[in-house]
Amino acid sequence: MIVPIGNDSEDDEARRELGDRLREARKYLGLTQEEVAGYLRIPRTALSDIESGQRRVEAIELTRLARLYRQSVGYFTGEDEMSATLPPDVAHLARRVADLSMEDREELGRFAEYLRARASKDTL
Amino acid sequence: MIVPIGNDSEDDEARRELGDRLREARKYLGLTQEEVAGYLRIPRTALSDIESGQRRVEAIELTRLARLYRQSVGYFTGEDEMSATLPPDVAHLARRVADLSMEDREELGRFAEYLRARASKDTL
DNA sequence: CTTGAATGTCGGAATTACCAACATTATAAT
DNA sequence: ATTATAATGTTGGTAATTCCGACATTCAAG
Repeated sequence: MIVPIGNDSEDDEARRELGDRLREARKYLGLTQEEVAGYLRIPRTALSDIESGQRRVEAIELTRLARLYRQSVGYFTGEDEMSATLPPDVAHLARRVADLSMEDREELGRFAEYLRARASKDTL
Repeated sequence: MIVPIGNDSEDDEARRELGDRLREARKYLGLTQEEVAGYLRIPRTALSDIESGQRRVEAIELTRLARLYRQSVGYFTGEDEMSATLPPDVAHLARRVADLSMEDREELGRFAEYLRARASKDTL
């Protein structure tokens, strides 16, 4: 079984960090809560709560905020660059995979999954 | 004043697309809704609703799903950047390859070569 | 076809967001 | 420093959404 992630206090902290980044980005652009809230069509007080980590941010809301603030969504979620960037040798393999058929890609994918499972049993 | 974005039906559409991508990623890894929901600590029925676009996805939930599925959050939100360079399924495969050992990568590379050779035999 | 697993769907309970009004803080000008 | 105004924070009641459990349907293998 996959080991669960995130207790309540971890959620709170993640929301605070997200809210901090959103507030910083807004102020950097010199926008008010009212302007941004109007753009998103949500109450201004909701944005206030978001920026202080007291209200959940929907994925779609975050997507639109990222566009407005001209940043990647990954920046706000604290996605580390490594998880989005490919290691060089992996990129090389990916290039050769690119001209395989869909079926072969799937078969290769299953084989990769098998290797992964063989290497680490239960590390998610 | 900033011109608002997103009416209700656009929200629904965006949620459907997000749900589709999440479902596809889960099935690609061969995981069940129950496993993923347990990992996220949300009801299974909630994941069912998410994948059909009937429930909002919190930004934090999406972040963790992206980690579990080994994709960037931007991929699920439809952010187009690196996606243009590599087909999504290839990028997906590459990311899963990334945490294989050196030996396993070589083994996977040989298998890819084998698939390539097998495919070209049919077209020559 | 039958079985068991996986997924979908429903109503009512629990949680969360919204809203309006007011309170506090920040900023700028005099 | 004081005032005026904008910006932001807070609160309580209500509306909306999510959760939960039970059951229905679909899917895959035998």
